[in-house]
Amino acid sequence: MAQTDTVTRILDTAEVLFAERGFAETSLRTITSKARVNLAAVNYHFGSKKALIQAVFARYLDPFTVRFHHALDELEAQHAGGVIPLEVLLETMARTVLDVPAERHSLKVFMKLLGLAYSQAQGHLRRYIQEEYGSVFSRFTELVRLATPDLPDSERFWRLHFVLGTVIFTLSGLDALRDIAEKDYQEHVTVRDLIRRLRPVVVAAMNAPLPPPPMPKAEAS
Amino acid sequence: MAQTDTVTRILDTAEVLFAERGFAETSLRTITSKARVNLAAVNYHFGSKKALIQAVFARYLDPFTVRFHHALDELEAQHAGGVIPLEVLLETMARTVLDVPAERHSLKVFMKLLGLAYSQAQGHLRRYIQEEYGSVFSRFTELVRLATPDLPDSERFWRLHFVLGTVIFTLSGLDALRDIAEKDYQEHVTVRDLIRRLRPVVVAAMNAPLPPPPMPKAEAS
DNA sequence: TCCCGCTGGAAACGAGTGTTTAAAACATTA
DNA sequence: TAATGTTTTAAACACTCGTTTCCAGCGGGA
Repeated sequence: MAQTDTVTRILDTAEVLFAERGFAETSLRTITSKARVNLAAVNYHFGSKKALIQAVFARYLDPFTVRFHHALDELEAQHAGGVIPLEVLLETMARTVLDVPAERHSLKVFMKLLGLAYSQAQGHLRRYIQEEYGSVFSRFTELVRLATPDLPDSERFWRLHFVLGTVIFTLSGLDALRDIAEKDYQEHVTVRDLIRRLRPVVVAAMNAPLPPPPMPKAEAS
Repeated sequence: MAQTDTVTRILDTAEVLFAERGFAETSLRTITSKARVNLAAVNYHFGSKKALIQAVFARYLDPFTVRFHHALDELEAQHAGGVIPLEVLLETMARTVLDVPAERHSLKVFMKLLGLAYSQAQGHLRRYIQEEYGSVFSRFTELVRLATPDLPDSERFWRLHFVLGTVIFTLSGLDALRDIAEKDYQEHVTVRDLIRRLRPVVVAAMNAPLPPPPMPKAEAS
């Protein structure tokens, strides 16, 4: 009990501080003092700051991957043999992303962390996520491939990252944007509200007409 | 000549290091040693590290804003009195963004910096950019408003940030994505190539059907 | 009772940070 | 040439950082 308490208190404190300020800008002393835990506890329980960062992600991504795999299992069973429509796939992913952090505090923290993982250099984090959780994403993209047979492979690859960028960028920068939106339009925006607005945009983006073929340079390449 | 040389050498070195590793992860000693300049030169010429970061941005954003204002002036003159089509507005913005860093090294650095500015906490940077360059963006959004009269104001606000997220996210993470894309699809992707793919997606996203009205909660709010 | 493997706590370590200082070198003008 | 203002230099300052060390307290097994 005592051990668990210290570990989770570190994780709880670290994840919100990381989300607010970034990894390099958050010192272990800030974390441990705000968590009312000894400074050495981080290195004792996690080994290093890098390992702590990865543990913070694992606490979100591990439940996410098992839930997402289960959800895809059900989907494949329902549409046995046939293709799963794109809207259903996107909807399932959105629901899973929403469900995981709902148990804990906030989706906001999770999204901000994802945004940081992509933008902060932090090479080790990117590698860790890629190696540890790349398989779920591969399974998902394969299902998307079946759902959009008319899209060239490379085009689908890029469009998936386009919409990934939209979602992560918007949801991770939500606080700042919400301030502007509330001031200008007097409406309070929730995360679920944003997802509602995101849905038709994402679908339209995936189904957009193909771009014109690249114009070859006049000179030699 | 000597002063200019030192200042620009610092800026040239700093911008690529910042883009590669982030702001907090790049020390002044790394910058000055790689630029073969004395450590104190940064504080002498710029005053502080924060000021250096802002100067790096100003060197891109200052030319961008004057070019963009000029481009919008021409557009308004051509469509005197009438509305400028959305595609033309987006096209003009894309062209301006492409033109500015073309003179120097790379659009890649500029995009990566923009991505960092949004994701890294670095509150001072966000404020600086907002206060210094917010007016061009306001002018642009007003023109977009005229071009999309059927879109509710708040919906247009969010969609603009959706596509902003797509562009910045994709172009700032280009290197990592390009590695995957080249391995999987054996095609080398240039920035101009990405913009070509981005165009129809962005247009489709802006023109997507409106989302269903928010479902009021069953219970009281 | 002694011993043992864990966990918590205070202090220190060494490295690295941004910034400042004061003197030297340079360039410019009188 | 001499004096002036500007730029460069090396050294130090005052921290903060992640990590390590060493010891006190705790539990249960022999």
